[in-house]
Amino acid sequence: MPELPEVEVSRMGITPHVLNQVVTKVNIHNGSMRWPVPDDVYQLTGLTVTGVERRAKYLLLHCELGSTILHLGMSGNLRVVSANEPLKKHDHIEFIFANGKALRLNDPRRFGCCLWQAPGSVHKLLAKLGPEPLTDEFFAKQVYQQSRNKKVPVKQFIMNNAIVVGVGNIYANESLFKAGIDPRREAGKVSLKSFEAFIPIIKDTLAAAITQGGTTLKDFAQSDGKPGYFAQQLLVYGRKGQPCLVCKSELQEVRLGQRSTVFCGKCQK
DNA sequence: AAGGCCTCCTGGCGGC
DNA sequence: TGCCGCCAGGAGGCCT
Repeated sequence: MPELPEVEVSRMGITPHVLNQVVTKVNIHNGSMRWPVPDDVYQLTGLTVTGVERRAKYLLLHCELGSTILHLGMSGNLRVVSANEPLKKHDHIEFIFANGKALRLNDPRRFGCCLWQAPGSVHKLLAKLGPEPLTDEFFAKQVYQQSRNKKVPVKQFIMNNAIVVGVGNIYANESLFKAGIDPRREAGKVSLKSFEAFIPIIKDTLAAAITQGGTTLKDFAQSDGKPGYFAQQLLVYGRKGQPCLVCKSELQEVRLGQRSTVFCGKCQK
């Protein structure tokens, strides 16, 4: 799925269509998502969406009586279409608005979720998240301190949502390559100097991906259906066996935490 | 406590 | 064409 840039692109795409709009109907066509979709979500009916927020890879639709939390999982996608347009396969949840538009969550694998958060509370799943990567709350010195004595490979460390949110498999691979850090290296053995190079690279990589509308992989599309363009500039992800774009040596692949990890054994130490 | 592994689910692709 | 195994953007939860 969508990594953070794709979620942010989705947020920007849907906001003008749903912000300050009245929800006239909530349809749960298949509530069997990662967790059962709670009936609380029907409370949105008749209310106005007062804000559309992203926290990590979660999207929150705020209204007076609470917030609807959406997560796109691995294969989720949000589209805004005319409410009379026929449903597509895997359109599981939809919010119909007074302006005649429908916001539809399509998710073939159903690893995504739709949850409810009462006003003034923070949902359990959002309570223990680390800092947003594109803010000043995410900085090298703190990450360095948190990493001391950690034996976990640095790639898994940086993908841990308690350290920083929103760094998924693609951008972890890409950022480690650009920073010249071997993904297998123990997090506790990465120097402060390396983190001082690495963290800004993560920020730049995510920011660039947002600017370009996210990474198009398989079925990802922006909420208007147009593809993102970042995939055209992936340096290592999906390039196992191909030459490193810097030194020409063959890119290697290993599995870390069950996730495909591609890197250059020569450029990344 | 930290780290490793499994799980949810559908679909696309490569190999035979 | 068809069938089979493998792989996929996430991440909570359970086990050791």
